[in-house]
Amino acid sequence: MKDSNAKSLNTSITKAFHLLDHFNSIKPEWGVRELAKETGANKSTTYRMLATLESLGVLRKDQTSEKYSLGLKLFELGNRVPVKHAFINHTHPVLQLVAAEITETVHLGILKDQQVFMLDKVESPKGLKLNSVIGTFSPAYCSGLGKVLLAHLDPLQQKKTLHAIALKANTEFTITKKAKLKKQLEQIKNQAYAIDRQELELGLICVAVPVYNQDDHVIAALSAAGPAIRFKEEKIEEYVAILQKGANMIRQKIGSLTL
Amino acid sequence: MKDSNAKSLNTSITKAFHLLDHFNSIKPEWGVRELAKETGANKSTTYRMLATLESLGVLRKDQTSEKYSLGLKLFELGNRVPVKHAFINHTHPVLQLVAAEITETVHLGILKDQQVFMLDKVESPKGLKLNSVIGTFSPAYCSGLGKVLLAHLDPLQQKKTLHAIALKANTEFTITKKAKLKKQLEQIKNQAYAIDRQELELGLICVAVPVYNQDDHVIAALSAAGPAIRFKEEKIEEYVAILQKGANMIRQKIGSLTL
DNA sequence: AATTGTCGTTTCAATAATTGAAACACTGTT
DNA sequence: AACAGTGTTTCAATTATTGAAACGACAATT
Repeated sequence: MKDSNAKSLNTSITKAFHLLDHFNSIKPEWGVRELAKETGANKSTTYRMLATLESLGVLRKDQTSEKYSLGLKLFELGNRVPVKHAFINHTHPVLQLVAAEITETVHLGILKDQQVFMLDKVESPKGLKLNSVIGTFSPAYCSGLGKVLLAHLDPLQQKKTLHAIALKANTEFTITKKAKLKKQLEQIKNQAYAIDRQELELGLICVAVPVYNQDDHVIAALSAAGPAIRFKEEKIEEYVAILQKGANMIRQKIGSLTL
Repeated sequence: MKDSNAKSLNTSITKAFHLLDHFNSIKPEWGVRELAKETGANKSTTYRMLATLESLGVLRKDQTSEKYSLGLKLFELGNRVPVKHAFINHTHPVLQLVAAEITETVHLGILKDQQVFMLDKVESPKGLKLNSVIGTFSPAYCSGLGKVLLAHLDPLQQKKTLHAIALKANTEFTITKKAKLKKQLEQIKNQAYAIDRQELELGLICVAVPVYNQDDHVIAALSAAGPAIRFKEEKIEEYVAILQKGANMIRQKIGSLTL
């Protein structure tokens, strides 16, 4: 049973984090009036909340422009989140090894609210970079990471998830039929890896494998992604092997951790 | 009788972040009653705030233990803090190079509220690790990073800072006389590097250099730290050269950025 | 020089949310 | 069966939040 019966949540705290959500890479700086306009909140309220958050170091205010941006307190708290110490700090060296061996960008992600949450990334040593950002969400049905994670959900949750998501076509290659997706997820579970051939972005190919813990639960997924031009079909088998080696190293390091 | 000088700050938001501050590496998990007891707040209030923060993903609640810990929302927001994209993402590869060359643990820090704030760290490939944690504060007067940063403050701010801090002896080598510290800071500014010989922790030695931006302002400091046993006196000159090379690489990458 | 348009900030009475002691429900222990 | 420890909910008293409007400060325009 979900909390359909709304508990008595603190409105100020909810509003404050709603404000913080608007500070992103697209618009990292906000003034009082523009943020109030964007959120639909009253400008007095917005002003006082921003002032409060600034006094806590959660926001910082530029001296000259008088605009706010996210502050060091959030960096501090973000680094204290257990997943950082318990997981990412251990997996990052593995990602580096895999990235060095495949010479493509490597990602580590988990499934969260029916989307892929990007936990870590090591960029390709080569020129072409991807615009993925750690700590962001992306759709699950059209990425290698997402399809691997969906494929290894237990049947009930997978059914729920597939029912809940909408398959929007990002490119001409995106899977938009649920029957087709479900069939492919079965195949992915059997072959133990997923391929995304330009389903999310044209020209972007990605291979992903599941990451198991020592209780044999899939707790994350590991992928290598690169431009279609140099991501040759005949190399995929080799990439999968390297990724699986990496996933095994992670498994050894993390024990029976769950996320 | 509140702070008559202070602006009217939102109490709920302030309380919420005060709660979050108690989730640290020493005690990452809290139940309702114990946290209420620790903070002195009412347990009903604490319960409702924790429930609110959980609903936002700021906290997560363990299913079995019913205890709260910091959640993915903070990881997400922490990764959006501008210093991450504008600075750390560029400096991290440099830290890796320096760490590989010196084969000791490398730190990047800034001065914040008269303390050193740890922005990034790359661990030594060797066995002995340090217990420093990214996103935490440490005293400035007894570390290499701190002394370099203090040394390059403009005279007025340096005077203010020296006046404000208390020189507590962490070891027998800690500088506890302000006159002596001030004299050493002058020397550090002249020689362009600082050495911490077991001033913060017995057996720990560290060398630090300033990081300039292209406007020739010191915006951070870079250090290498390791156990006294292998941190030979005759190698320090070599370490300083490697660190300065790293600092210069950072300077080239970041332009006229200020923090 | 006056005007208009921004911006952040403050005021103050009306309103709505927070508060906390006590009671409740639940679990495991004595 | 009684106890001690959780988390959770209740409800009237209290307090903080709210937002339209006014304010002051600055910049560009008339």
